[in-house]
Amino acid sequence: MRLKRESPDPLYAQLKDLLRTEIETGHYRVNDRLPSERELADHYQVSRITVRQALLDMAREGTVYTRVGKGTFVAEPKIDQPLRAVTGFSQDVQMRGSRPASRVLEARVIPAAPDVAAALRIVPNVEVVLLSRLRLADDIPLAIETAYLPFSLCPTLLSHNFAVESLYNVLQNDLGYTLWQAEQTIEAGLATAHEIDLLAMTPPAAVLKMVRLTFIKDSVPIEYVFSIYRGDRYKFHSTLQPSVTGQPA
Amino acid sequence: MRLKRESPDPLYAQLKDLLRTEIETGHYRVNDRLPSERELADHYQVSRITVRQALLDMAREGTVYTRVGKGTFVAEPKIDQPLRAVTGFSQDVQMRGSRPASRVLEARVIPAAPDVAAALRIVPNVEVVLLSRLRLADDIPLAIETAYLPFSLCPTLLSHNFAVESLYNVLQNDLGYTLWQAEQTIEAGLATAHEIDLLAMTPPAAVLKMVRLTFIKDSVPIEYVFSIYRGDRYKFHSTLQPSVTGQPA
DNA sequence: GGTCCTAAGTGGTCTATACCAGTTATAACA
DNA sequence: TGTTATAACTGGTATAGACCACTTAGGACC
Repeated sequence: MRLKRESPDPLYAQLKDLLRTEIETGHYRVNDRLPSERELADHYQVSRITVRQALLDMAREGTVYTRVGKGTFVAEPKIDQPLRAVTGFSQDVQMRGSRPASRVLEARVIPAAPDVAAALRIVPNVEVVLLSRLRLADDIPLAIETAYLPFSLCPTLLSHNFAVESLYNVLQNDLGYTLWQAEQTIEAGLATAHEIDLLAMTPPAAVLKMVRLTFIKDSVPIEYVFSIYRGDRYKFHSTLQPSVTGQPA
Repeated sequence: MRLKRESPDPLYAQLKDLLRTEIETGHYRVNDRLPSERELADHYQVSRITVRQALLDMAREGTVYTRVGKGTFVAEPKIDQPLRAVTGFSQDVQMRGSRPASRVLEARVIPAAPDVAAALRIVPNVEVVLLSRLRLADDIPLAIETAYLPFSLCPTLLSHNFAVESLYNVLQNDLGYTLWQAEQTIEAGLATAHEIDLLAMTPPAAVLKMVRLTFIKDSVPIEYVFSIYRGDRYKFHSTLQPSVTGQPA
């Protein structure tokens, strides 16, 4: 297995993919020690800095952990993507071993309300795409998601069937956008009667309310989404790092 | 202003502190462009890699953002520490511009229940320190925090007054522990009658429930804490990165 | 067999340098 | 004056090498 020097992907990224695949396919198991940086550099004919960059990224992602004088080890798998990476609902649910499904509640072009316009940095009443879905895991309602996207950035969006397609996939693969970053808040609240009905809950019921603003390159907002998750069936996981990166808190 | 070569702190960490201070004291404002990497390397008499490491860390922390061909810019301040860094309650509240306070509900040594023992990786019924506090912001109850810590790791802990002292400060500064990492889950739930009473809420009421396991070096768990936050007064903020670090998602 | 010391190995930090793709300013030309 | 090409600048990637502190294995000595 070699790294492709002519590939547009940086060598360190290729090495990450390689090592990640080896871990995922069971060649290394949790707490197994990986070859040393110098061994990997030798084996893949790259410099040690290139190996370090790959391993540092993987350590930051939680895939491996490093110990001075001992080596680099495979970390326990962690399911914390909802709080660290721009991922969609389907990916989250699959990662938890469930089968995702969706039902479109509403999909149309509307004039942007002032709060939506402000978030998306457009003029009020400019057209936005409204996409509202009920999200299910193993056929059980889990979340309601209401997304607003600037019509000018994705005029063909509603030609897709979002009962079966992933919004993020379409934005990235069909429309060629690169999702760059997102801002997100999470809070708790009581479910409205409408939400209780849709999510098949018993009142009174608590829900996690999430608001996310997703950006493409150059900090252009492309999606403003409100999500309501059942409090009894959904929780967020995260790994916290030291307060000062590179040094323990 | 120079970097101290004899300091035990790495040069890149010192440079981060320096630049962060300059940003915080208003020398640079949001969206101001920082000097180029080559200029900073010249000015501080370090190699460019050292500058890059400082800036990369700061970009990852959200303090700055970089644009190929244009430079490095000061980012909008973000309050997302609760989800990315091991920080305590007081720090969070202060960061939001409020005055934190605490009231100790319970502080004693007890035998560890099985779930607590399992989390802290100790034998059931071994002694743990129980520290339960009502947390307030601007004199308004905001959260209930119940922490369990292995007695063997901090036998003198309860000699401190946690109505005024920060647990994390004591662990780090008095007992010399380095908080390394934490695992955390967040979910929504309905408040119990006891919680409603303590937090002065009106039933029915939704709360954010957080469970955190904090580690010191070598993945040794030192704190297992259950927190209940008022849903109407507390929300978590986070910045999400691309799914694949170093490349947009 | 136990203890201590040294050498070899580990990750972490740093210098010096080079090349690439993207951006911007400047110079040349119509 | 407007357009185009080029040079200088930007961050991103990579090589080669060196030194540091920590860890571990092996050898010498008791």
